[in-house]
Amino acid sequence: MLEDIPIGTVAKASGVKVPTIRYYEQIGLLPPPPRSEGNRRLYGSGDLRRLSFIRHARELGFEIEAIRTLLALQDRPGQSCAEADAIARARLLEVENRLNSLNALKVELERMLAECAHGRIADCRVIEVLADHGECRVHARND
Amino acid sequence: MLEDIPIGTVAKASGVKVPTIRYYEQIGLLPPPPRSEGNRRLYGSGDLRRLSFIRHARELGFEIEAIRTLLALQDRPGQSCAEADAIARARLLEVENRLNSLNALKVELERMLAECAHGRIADCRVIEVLADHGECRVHARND
DNA sequence: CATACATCCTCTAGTCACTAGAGGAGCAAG
DNA sequence: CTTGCTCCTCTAGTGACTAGAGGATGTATG
Repeated sequence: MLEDIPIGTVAKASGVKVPTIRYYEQIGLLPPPPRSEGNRRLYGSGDLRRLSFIRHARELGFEIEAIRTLLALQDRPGQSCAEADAIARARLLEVENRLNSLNALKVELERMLAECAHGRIADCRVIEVLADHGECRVHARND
Repeated sequence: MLEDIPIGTVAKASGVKVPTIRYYEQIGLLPPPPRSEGNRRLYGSGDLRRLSFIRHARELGFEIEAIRTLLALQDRPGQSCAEADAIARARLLEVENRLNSLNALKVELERMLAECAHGRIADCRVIEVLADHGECRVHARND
């Protein structure tokens, strides 16, 4: 169990930038860590995992508030089953919606690339594919 | 060929909100349209196409600057498609990464729900599912 | 031990891509 | 002709950072 990791190291290891870590502390997403004699933040491996999780969740498009509820699942292990169930169920719905959207987007991008294989713009239907697409299945709102 | 479409209609048809259309004009993503006697913006079907394109591109995760280059490529036809292709290819990679992570999260949430259904307080591994994923540093920064 | 230099601290302000609201003008229907 | 909708411009606010100023601390080398 690593302890007393300075903010720069934890930033490099987690992929979250130093000012962003301080920002997360400010908005209460990351608990304020203990400080050294000289007032520097000292993190542990738990913080590192939490930060990695936050980064992935952000990259997946979850808003901070959604991440907060996800972390609440982890932070309050003794909470009632019903409560955890409700949170997990809501997040699962969101995850499934995003999966649907992303799958549609993937198909779209693959089609774009397939039709754009090394031609001139005149032969490239990238723009048409995206513009002409009046009633697409990508309309799934995801927020 | 529809012409003289008011902003609200074009907003509904393209799926881009009215203030966002004005914002796109302000940042030069959409050319300023002609105005009516009473100073209202009058759009044509070309603008509608352009707006639909922008919306789809935004949904695909393209940043405004990437969309600007895509539109610039379209406005100067006969040039190489390589730049647009590269942008689309990068987005496809990102979408595939997100799909993998989201699937992992979905499996974990489903596992928790299944345990809850059996009256057990699930020990939450949500963080581990997304945190212990250290070898994906590849897509940490790609803009 | 001194000094250079990286890393850290707090604080304020800026960025991106919108979004909301104030305050007012235009237009179509009853 | 008035009600009510859409539109106009403008300013300010939002979320989630990101950059920079100005200063303290920690560490590696002469």
